[in-house]
Amino acid sequence: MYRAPRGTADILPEEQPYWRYIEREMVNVCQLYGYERIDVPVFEDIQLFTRSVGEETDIVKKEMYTFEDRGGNIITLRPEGTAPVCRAYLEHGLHNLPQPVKLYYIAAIFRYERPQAGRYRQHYQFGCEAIGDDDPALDAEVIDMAWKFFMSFGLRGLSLNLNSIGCKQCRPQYLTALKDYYADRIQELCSDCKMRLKRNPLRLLDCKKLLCQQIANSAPRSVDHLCPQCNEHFDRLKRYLDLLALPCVIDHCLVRGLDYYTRTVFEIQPEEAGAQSTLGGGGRYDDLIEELGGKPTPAIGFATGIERIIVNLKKQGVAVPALPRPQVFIAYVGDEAKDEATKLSSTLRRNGIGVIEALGSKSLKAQLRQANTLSAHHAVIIGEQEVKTGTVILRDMTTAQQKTIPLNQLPGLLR
RNA sequence: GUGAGUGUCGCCUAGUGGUCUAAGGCGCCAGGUUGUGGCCCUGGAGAGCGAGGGUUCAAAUCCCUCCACUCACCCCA
Repeated sequence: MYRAPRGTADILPEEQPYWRYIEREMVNVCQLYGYERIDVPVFEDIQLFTRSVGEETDIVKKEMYTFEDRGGNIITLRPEGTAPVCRAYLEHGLHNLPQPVKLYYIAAIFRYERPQAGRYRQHYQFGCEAIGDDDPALDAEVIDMAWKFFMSFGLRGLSLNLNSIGCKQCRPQYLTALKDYYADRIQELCSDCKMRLKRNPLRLLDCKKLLCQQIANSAPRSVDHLCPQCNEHFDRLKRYLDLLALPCVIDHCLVRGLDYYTRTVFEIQPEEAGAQSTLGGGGRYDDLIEELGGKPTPAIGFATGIERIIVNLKKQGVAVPALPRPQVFIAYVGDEAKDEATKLSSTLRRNGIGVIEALGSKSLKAQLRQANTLSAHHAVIIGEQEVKTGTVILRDMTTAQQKTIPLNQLPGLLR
């Protein structure tokens, strides 16, 4: 028997209300902030990701689904959404539009990892990107919008963490300070952190091991090493966030896993931080567009994992609205009645009334049982009597009241 | 990639070497008289116990290998 590939999942009808609810809230919020939808391909040239995400990141080193197609092109299933959107921005000359260009997407993301709670090989992310402006008010707006999402879903008890990791001017000095600090403590570090010190020193700061965390807490802070421009940017951002009264907490150990981030980084986490706790995160990537071959273009974005939102909605017991279904069930007795039922179903649907017609030649009892299971509001029953008289029995399934009515009155009564 | 746990009908679960050619609940299907649901009653379909190999007179029950799932690490949404 075939099974869905490891780390993938079927989203069955009973799960769909969560997905449609989240999608709807997202679209609403995006419209409030002036974001427009973009859909980008599921796969891209591998280099788009190796260039942008960073050769040393786990995503590029071990998590990409990459293959050679029949034309000899090296293709990668997108492991994140920002780079493809930036590619589209450049490819279609969107810099000719009023800046910033605000785009959002809801897209499947692919990462070859060992699955666990809240982590899949194919998962779905909502993401938004505001490309073409470096005003810290835009940072504040993106963070505000991210926060609004989770509030609109009805999630509570979330924390909003913020940091600034500087730009390519001031980051090198900071990294030097960081490495100097850690060099003295190298023997106290876990084996992973020893590697990080060489490969990706920023990541030293968010090691989960208790001892490493203690060391990280007293490490030099990126915000103390910002250049004047970055410092002013961060100060102004904090002021805007105050104005918006967002419950923001500065986390000096917050860094993000992708290389392209500059200046502002932020994350949103649920109260009870489980293992895969991050609900969403984002930040500025002021160098990325240039890195991909465009003119220097500042930008900021945010992404969130839809599966993780659903996990939290369930954990918090948030009720989501049911999806609409046909409320009318049509039952029949006899072949002539079945002909009538078939015609009637079509007529009702043409009038915008959702209908489920019985099939086969089941007993009326069985048909009504099905109507009940489907929780139809009304059953329409057609038998030999009704065919002869051009009528129909309309039965209210909640009150069990029923009456015979002329066929042509039915659409009006059901509407 | 590493570590731990789990694996019996669609779902949940009983069964820990021999009346297990596997039991129950939910769900599903059908009946309970003649054209009518939900409650109740009755019956039915549905697994050979993740897969393969061993041990044994005998295995769902013990051992081995593999696979899958779950959780955790790495990392991230």
